[in-house]
Parts: sequence; C-alpha cells; structure tokens
Amino acid sequence: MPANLPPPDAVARVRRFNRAITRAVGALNTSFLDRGRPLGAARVLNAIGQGRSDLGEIRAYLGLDSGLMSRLLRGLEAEGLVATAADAQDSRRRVVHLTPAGAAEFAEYERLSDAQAAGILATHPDPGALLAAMDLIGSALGRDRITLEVCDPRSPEALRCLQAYYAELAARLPHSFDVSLSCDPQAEAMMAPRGAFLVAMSDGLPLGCVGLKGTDAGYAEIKRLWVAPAARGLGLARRLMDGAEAAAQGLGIALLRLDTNSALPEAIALYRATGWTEIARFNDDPYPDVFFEKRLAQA
Amino acid sequence: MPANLPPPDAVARVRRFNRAITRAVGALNTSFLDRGRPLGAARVLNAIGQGRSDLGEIRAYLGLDSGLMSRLLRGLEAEGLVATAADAQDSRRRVVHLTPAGAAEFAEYERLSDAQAAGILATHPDPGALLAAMDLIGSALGRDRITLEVCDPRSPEALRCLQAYYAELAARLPHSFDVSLSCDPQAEAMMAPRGAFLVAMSDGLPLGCVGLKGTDAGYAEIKRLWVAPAARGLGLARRLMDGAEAAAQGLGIALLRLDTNSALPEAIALYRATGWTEIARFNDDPYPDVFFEKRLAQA
DNA sequence: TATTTTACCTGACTTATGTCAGATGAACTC
DNA sequence: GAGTTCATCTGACATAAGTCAGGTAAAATA
Repeated sequence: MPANLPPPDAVARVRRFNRAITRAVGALNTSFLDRGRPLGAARVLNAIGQGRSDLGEIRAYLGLDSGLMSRLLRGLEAEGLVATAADAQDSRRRVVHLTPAGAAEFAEYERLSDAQAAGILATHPDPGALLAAMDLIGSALGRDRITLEVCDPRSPEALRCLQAYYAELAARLPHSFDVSLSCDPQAEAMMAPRGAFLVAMSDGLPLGCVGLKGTDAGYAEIKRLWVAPAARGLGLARRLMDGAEAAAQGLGIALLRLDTNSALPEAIALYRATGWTEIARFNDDPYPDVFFEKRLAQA
Repeated sequence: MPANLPPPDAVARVRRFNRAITRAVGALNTSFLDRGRPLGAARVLNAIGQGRSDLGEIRAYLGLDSGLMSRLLRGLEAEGLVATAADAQDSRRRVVHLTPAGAAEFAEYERLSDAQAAGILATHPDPGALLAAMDLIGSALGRDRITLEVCDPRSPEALRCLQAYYAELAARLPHSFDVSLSCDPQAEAMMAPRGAFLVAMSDGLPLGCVGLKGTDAGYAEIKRLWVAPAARGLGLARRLMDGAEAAAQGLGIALLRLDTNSALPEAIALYRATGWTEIARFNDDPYPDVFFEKRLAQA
C-alpha cells in the first residue's frame, strides 16, 4: 500500500475533530449525571453490569485507586444497587453483583446510551457513511485495545464475522460462492480440544476472526481468516494468525495447512511473509486454488 | 436521497465509537496536565491565546461561573502568563492578554496538540481515509456549531473553499473547466458595500461558502455556492443561501440572479425549493445552462 | 440626581476525585 | 508455624471544580 502523503491542513483537521469529540464527550458525560450519581459511581455500576464481578479486575479496568474503589462501592451498596461477597476460592478477594434494583438502574443507563447513539444516527442524512467513519476511527483510536478471544464459532460475535466473511467472498470470487459447498465445518472441530476459533474484539465490536480446525489427517487447517474493512492495515490479520498458531501449539498440533484463492492477494502475501510454503492441492474443494503449509516448532 | 436504513448493529457500533473517543479524550486531557497546570487554567490560557480578550466572552465560551473564572485568571496572573486591564470604553469590563511568558506557554500547548494530531495520523495506514472520516464525524457532531462568517473572498478560509469548489466543478462538468473563462469576480464586488462573501466555519475549518456579487445592472448575483462533501445533507447549503439573501437585504438589494449547470441537480433542486424561478439566459458565460431569479422582500 | 443594572471580584461553602499511610485478615512460602 | 505477600478497607488529607451570597464600582436609566 502506498504511503499517502497527508494534505497540508491535515493537523488542523485532526485538531478540529478533537475539539468536536471533546465537546461531544462532555455532553455524553453530563447526560449521565442526570441520573443523580457522580460519574465515578456510574462507571463502576456499568462495569459490574457488563458482567465484571472481580473487584480487582474492575479496579484495573477503570484505573481506580483501591481506596477510591472501595468508597464508590460502599456508596453503591448504601443505595442498594450492588451486593458484595468474599470470593469462594480466595476469601481475600471480593466479588460484586447487581441487586435487582441495581440491574434496573444499569438497564436505565443502557437505555440512555442507546437513545443517545440512536439520536446521533437519526439526525444524519447518511447513517451508513457515518457508521463506516465511526468504525474506522474507533479502530484507529482503539487499535492497542483490540483483544483476541477464544469463542464458540456459533456465538453471536463469531457469526457476525462469518457472515461478513461470506458476503465478502461472494463479492470477490469470480463465481458465486455457496457456503454449503465449501466443506462446512462442524463447530466442534473449531473448539477445544480439537481446534479453536479466535475473534478480535474491540470494545465489544468483533473486528476479525480466524478458525483453527482440527482434522484426523495429522494436521489442522486455518479457516475463515477475516478482518473488518475498517480495521485493515493495522496488522490485525497477522495477530490473528499468530494467535491461531499459538493455539495450535497449545493443542500439540505440529502441522498447519490452509487453502485460499488467488483472488485474495493480501492474504497470500501475508502467508508468504510469515513462514508458510505453497504446496500441492490437498482437498477437492472447488473454490480454493492456492494451498499452503507451515510446520510449527513444538511448544 | 433515499433514507438508508441503519444496520441492526448500528447502535452498538455508535456506542463502541463513543467508548473509543471517551478514552481518547481522556488521554488528550491528561497529556495537558503534564504541563503542571489544572485543565481549567489550561483552557482559559488557550482561549486567551486564540485571541479572545473580553473576559465575559471567555466565560461564555468556556461555560464558567464568574467566581471560578476570576480565580483561574488570578492564578494565571500569579504565574505571570496573562495581564488584565480595564476595557477602554467600559471600565466595568476587563480585557486580558498574554504576556510574553504566556505566549510561550500557549505555543507549547499548541505544539503538544499538533504533535498529538500528527501522531494519530502517522500511525494509520491510510491518513486520507482517516481524515475524511474525521471531517464527516466532526461535521455531524458539530452541526449546530457551524457559524456563517463574512469573509474577504481572498482570505485563506475563502480560498480553501474556492479551490475545492473549482476542483469539484472540473470533475463534474462534462467539458474541462477553466476559471479564467468564467467571468471571474473582482473581489470588491463580493465585499461590502457592493456584495458579500460568506464562509461556513466549524471549529476553524471552512465547510462551505457562497458569494453575493453586486453588479451595476440592478441585481446581484449568487456565485460559488459550495459545501464540503463531509458536511453535505446537513442543510448547510440552505443556510448559506439564507445568509446570502439576508446580506442582500441588508445592502438594499431587491433582485437576485444566479446561473448554474444542469450537471448540478442538488443545487437546482434547492433553488426551486426556496422561491427561485427559472428565467432566460442573462449572460454569455459558456458553462452555465440554467438561470434563476428571486425577488426579495424589502428589509 | 437617584436608582437600577451590569461586570467583575471575594469569601465561604460543597462535591468529586485522587493519594497515601497504615490496618486487617487471608493465602502463600519457607 | 512464622514470616511474607496479597487484596481490600479505613482514615486523613489534598486538589480541582463548581455554587452561591454578598460586595464594589462603573454604566445605564428614570
């Protein structure tokens, strides 16, 4: 990809964007205050509502001092929104959960956030373009917060990726693409202990995936490598492949294979650059026309 | 324009964007704190550095209480960064300006901001796409902060707009477009008292323009109506036209005319929707092929 | 000229947030 | 089982930010 030179007013435009979002974030935050709770307490309630229960984890996530965390939590307890208990395994740790009243309050914050988001979309003439721009910027700003997670290939996050993957294949391959023809995986082959399915998550949004599919033929296959358009160029495909290889090593797999199509040159370039060697066709699948193999060092 | 239905995960994507920018704004703000001054004081210093000198104006701009403002100012004075004096006309008011030390400190904040902006651009594989996305979002979030300003048509803001306008005409008109052929305006005809040139500004970025060009033939012409691609659909063209008509009324002009090209259907639709009537060709310009007129109520 | 309004200042508060030095009790290590 | 490490809590303190009730002097108004 050629390095596009930024235009001369580039810095001014980024700074104008910064001013606009600073103002927008201020508005977002003050709207939370309308529920009569300081922002810190609202953030803790939100973290618990998202399913975080370990106190230390919440503290790390929000970047709070232990004393401050303790006080905020006591405040929420006094309001009757959360309840804490000692961890069953390690009674130094505390676990927190929402009471029914807390769950209702959390739902109210969620409703507020959803309404705000919908409001931004509703006033714009082209929500699709706005969303694409938001995805692009969200990925750029949050690139070092993208995490790889092991998922069930039937989970909603995985399905979102796979759907986009199939749609893109259909658009890019010369003949129309029908997933049922393509040696469709049993989900179990892409789950421990036979394989794995990794999804790259950025703040709850799935941005890419890769499948490691165990076979009975002495090797595992890499399948369904995909990166969202908004996140391309950030090195995510490589991270996903590294993650898949690490998962394979963890499962004691020594040999990987994959098939791909010559209509996907970026993927092929990546494979060549990361130690894969082209081999002869190893299956009868009609769509792939290029085949690779990589031998892994034993863990 | 068809109303694009947003995809089902639209709200989740907006909220993910919100989380990403909230985090980015936090990082931006904490970096300002590295200069050892609380955010409030830094914001006041910044407002003064931007050229605001009237104390009340700064207070309104930053949304500060008068007591708080006063205290922040005393702090900056104690640091030797600003100096205040009574206003010459109305000695209840105070005017503030930077001392040399204050100017140096302000420049340092500017350098920090520029470096941050450049840093965001530098790490992205496609700065052009990132900037386009930022412009789009900046315009969407700041749409109610877009102001119309009367400018000299030779000012840098005006020239940025005109350059983009000519580039777009060249791209959209079937024959190549040469500005020298097109009855190029004397700047004076687009300035008071003969006419006006309006620029739509959003946080320092020009997003659109329109010229009101006086003639000696008993009417004024609307020229060079342009809106930046990132700001289209927000009703800006209409605001610019309204502004131009108001300026005409202020100058005692009773009749407006304009010429345009059938390759610009959005513009023509706007004219038809806002009280313009199509008339016969009234000049020999080679590019326009559609002509309009509008009679104004006297102010 | 007397009264009211305006722009700013001052002092006394409150709240949110953050920091730090122990205290407590549980878990781990030798 | 004694010492150490760890997670959390508590109290004391600091700072940033905001609010509010007067106070002062100049300007506007009657």
